[in-house]
Amino acid sequence: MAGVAGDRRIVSEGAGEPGTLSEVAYQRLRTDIVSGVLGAGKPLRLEALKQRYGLSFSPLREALMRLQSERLVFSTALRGFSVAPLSREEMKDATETRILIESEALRRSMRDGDDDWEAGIVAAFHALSLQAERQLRLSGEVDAVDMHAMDERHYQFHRALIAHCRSPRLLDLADQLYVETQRYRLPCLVGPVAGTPARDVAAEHQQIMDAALRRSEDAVRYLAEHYRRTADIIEASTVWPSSA
Amino acid sequence: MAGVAGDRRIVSEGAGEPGTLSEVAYQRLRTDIVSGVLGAGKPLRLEALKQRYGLSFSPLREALMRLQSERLVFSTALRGFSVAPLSREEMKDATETRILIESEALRRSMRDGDDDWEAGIVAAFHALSLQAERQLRLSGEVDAVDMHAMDERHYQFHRALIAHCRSPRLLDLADQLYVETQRYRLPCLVGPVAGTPARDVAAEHQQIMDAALRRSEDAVRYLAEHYRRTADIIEASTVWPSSA
DNA sequence: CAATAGAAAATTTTCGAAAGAAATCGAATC
DNA sequence: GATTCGATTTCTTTCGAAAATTTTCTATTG
Repeated sequence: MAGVAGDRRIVSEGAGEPGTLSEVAYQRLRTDIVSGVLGAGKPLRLEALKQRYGLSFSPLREALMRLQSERLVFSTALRGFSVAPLSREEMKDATETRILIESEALRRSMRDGDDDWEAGIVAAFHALSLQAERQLRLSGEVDAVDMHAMDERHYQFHRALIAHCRSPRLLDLADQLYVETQRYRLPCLVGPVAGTPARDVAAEHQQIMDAALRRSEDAVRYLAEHYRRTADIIEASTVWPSSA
Repeated sequence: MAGVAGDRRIVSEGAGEPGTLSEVAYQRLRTDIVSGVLGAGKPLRLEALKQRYGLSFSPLREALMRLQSERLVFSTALRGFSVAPLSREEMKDATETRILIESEALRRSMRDGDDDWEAGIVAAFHALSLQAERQLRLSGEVDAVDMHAMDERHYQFHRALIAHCRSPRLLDLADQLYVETQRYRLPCLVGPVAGTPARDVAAEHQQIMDAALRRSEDAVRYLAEHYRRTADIIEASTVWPSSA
């Protein structure tokens, strides 16, 4: 019943979170940056954004400020904002930092994880498998919606692994690094890249899960390998700007 | 020559960085939160801040948004901002996360560090020692200026240790966690706390430095101990809100 | 022809007022 | 006496215009 035409509320009430236009701006900008709609390195002119999202300066600037803290947006003093550029170095740094954070979070989860933690992993793995299978059957015909669903399941699985680490900071950092690396991952999700060794991602996930459930340090190793493998494939199959 | 009366420029030009009022708001708010001038948990009323800093809503909100990403400020949708509360749990989480980040950064620095890296550490250690000695001579008479100088030297030393890690993310995170933990540290810097074992901080620093220079994994251990010891002292000597 | 200064345009940044939402208070009701 | 509803007040949030700054363009000079 919310969001009727002529609704002049700041945001629709039925929706889960938003609450403010600043939040809306943040969400939409982030989505558009991560998905590549707003190209890496491109300047973000306030007037253009105002047009594009139908918002005014204040909420946009607030959102950009936040995105700057999260390394998705770059800005210089009186020269405005731009989409943070992509580069090999940044991707490697993001990947290795993610491995550092998630390894620790996984270790702690394995140390203290209870039945609910285990159940969460199994459930997330199952949902991910179903989605992956569906995708495989429709191979070639993966639209943006499927891709997004897949990515969400993927996120949920990795999140479930570290969910019991009891550190709000590690979880936040993992989320942030997930988003950052997604920028590099998404362009590669369009399909298997020619010239790269066939990869059984499902098997990798299974391996990580099994090791995690038997509380084996192997889980940490497998997880790191999993992320590094992805990073290697991306590095090989991306056309990088200039020589960076 | 900059900053004459009647100057209507956004900021004085001679100064190093500021550039915008948003930046000024960020710096001043951060200082006042870390130093405790703005008490933990207290609501941050926009009107009051406007008064206090002589700025208007926009730059203040932008700064608050940024500080929120850095966990110094808390906010709920349409209910405004407040200073992030202090708690045992948060301090422990910040400390352990800092150890995780700086351990990795120190390892990498030790692996790849060159002559300049070593020289930087020695220089920072020396400057820190001089300041510490001076402080010791004036014992009892440490004013806010001295305390700030000491803290800056301390920061520089720990920064020098990890300076060569080659990861912008690790360095940023270390900086952020340094600021976060400073909130807990500063109230304790007023003087040695009664009932705690006498502590030779200078010796601890020396130990870390020596181990780092001979590229020994001991450095990582000593560093972690150094931080945990500080955290323990703070935990013991702080009056924590309610039971949290 | 390159280089430079100065004016015009484009853009970011800031402000103060207006709009919107939550908290407060008080009267009427059960 | 406690409670709910509604009006009032307080506060946050948003807007659009004004101020400040950078960038672009052009004419001028060496």
